Amino acid sequence: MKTDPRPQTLSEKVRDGNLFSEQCPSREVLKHVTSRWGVLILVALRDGTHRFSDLRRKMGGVSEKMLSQSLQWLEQDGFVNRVAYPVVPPHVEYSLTPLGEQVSEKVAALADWIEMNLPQVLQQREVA
Amino acid sequence: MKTDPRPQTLSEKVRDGNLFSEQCPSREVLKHVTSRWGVLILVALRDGTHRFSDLRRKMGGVSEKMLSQSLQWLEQDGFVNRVAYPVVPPHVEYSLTPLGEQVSEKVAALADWIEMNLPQVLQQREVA
DNA sequence: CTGTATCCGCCGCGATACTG
DNA sequence: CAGTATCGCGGCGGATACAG
Repeated sequence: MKTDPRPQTLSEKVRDGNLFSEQCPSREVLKHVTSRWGVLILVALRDGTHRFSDLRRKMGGVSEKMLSQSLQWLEQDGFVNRVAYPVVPPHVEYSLTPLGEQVSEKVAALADWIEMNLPQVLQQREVA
Repeated sequence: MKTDPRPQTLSEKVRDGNLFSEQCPSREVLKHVTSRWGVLILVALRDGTHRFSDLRRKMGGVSEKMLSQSLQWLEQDGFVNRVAYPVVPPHVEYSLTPLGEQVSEKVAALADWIEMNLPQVLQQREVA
């Protein structure tokens, strides 16, 4: 008989997230990453550092408030790096962290697929 | 000199979507696919056909209304197949279409990444 | 069992004004 | 330029009731 069935510590049990569990914090991360503007931010930052107003101009229809809030979410999750230069007028640069580059890769793959396959989807809608 | 520079028809220009364009319909598709329950539906259906109540039980915290609505969005976009058997009690089965399997692959890749890397993210939050 | 219909509270989000 | 603070509305989404 086996003696050490590896009691599986608590830290091992909760090591990974489970999106199907209602209280799992991974739900919140998903929310930030897949949020309306979060997706576009992560994709936009893939080709390098951007300033606040650059992002705002690039992304159609985002308000200052929501852009700021979305950036803060992604920053707190460790996906986005914020660097403020203490000059006048203010100058702030946003970029992807190593962790952020990983998620953005997945997000961009999804975004690209949608852009590429939009015709098929629109065609499906007409049929339906 | 070349004679036929391929005038590039309108249909070619707008063939693909552009998520950074405010009015582009790809925004709506993205919204459906990355919606709170849309993500979980697409991931859940990857391991085969599910009934309505199966999905509801599997996904923590979704109301009937929102599950039904999310399924209809994905159905109209051609990602999900709905088959109703005219029996009592009613029996309805949901599954992925070929198109749906493609998006779900991208979505699942993102979802998996988040679940796998949740510890790093939570650690980043503490530092911040 | 698998939905639809209706009501309604809450807050996400935009608009505006103001600050460093 | 890069935000924060505040207000107010619309609509998302939950709860409930009801239908096939």
